Amino acid sequence: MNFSNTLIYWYLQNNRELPWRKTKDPYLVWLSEIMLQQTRIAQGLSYYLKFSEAFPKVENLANAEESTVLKMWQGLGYYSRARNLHFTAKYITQDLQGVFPSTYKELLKLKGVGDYTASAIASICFDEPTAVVDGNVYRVLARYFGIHTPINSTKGIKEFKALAQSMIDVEQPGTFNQAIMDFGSLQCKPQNPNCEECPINNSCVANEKGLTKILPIKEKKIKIKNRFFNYLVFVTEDGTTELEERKGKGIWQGMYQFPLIETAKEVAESTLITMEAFQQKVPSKSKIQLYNKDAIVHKLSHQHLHTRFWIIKLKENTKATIHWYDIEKYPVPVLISNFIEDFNKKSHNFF
DNA sequence: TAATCGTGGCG
DNA sequence: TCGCCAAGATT
Repeated sequence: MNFSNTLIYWYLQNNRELPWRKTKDPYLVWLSEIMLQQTRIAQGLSYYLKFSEAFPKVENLANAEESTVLKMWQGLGYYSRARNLHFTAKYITQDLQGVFPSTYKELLKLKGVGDYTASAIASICFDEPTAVVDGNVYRVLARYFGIHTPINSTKGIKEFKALAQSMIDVEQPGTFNQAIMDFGSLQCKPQNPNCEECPINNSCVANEKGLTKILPIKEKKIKIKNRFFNYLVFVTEDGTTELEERKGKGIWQGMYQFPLIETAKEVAESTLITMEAFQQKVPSKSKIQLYNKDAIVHKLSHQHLHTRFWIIKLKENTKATIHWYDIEKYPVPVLISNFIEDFNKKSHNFF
């Protein structure tokens, strides 16, 4: 049996039962694919269930507020996915009369839909033989064929896409695509692949030559930037505080946070209070207290955020804009939501 | 084109 | 503890 048929046979016996596999509704398949970009199924599953229940049709999603969508997306990361998801839902509802594009070429035009996602939807929902190439596919193909081309190079991206396309089962492209991904995820895993019981181990180059540990090859290591965040957490006697929305480019667009002063390195209180940005944001005679002496290091894929929270007690009869009991309505990054949870337990120390 | 965009699990 | 990696896309 050849490569493709073997994978499909393996898949029929070993596939995972997942809610988005019970439908060919392109809206639900699209929703699942966007959520699972660079995201493990275990992490994305509960979000899919929540979204598909709240928004069973694309028009339901289109009619929601963007902040609502971001709030529901909170904790899943890569928040531009949520904004693009909402934008595209509105576009399909308003400009395409609610009819989902049905070809790879048309799907690719949607915001947030790239080569992988267009191929997945086209093959799964419309039986178009377009091969998906995700992290699993790179690994399976690199090992099976013994390919050393870096998977994140321009050459590698083209090479692996063409190879996957040449292997696809044109009669059941959706099944093939999901088969090779599940196979990569469960059998041909990054670490400790189960080569002993693999149905294609006798024709796998990496298995034959002992290359499973080095394939696939990925070049370039990312540089991590260190940043130093000082969040100003205002507290008042009437239980209000301040939040601001992150705008412009960079991390966490559209998410909310406490007023922020970023510094080049960790600063002492004496330095912080002399800064112009501080004096601009904080009324004079406010009491300031450092919440965490040791900076919380929040790690993103390209940045380490060394974060300290400063509790700013405003003087009597002053008011901030947001009540603490409303704060949970705002979409916030995990760093902020973790702080809020911790602060709620200890806040009595600061009043 | 290479850099950037989150969060969490694993060995 | 730390680097790797996960159903990638965008600019």
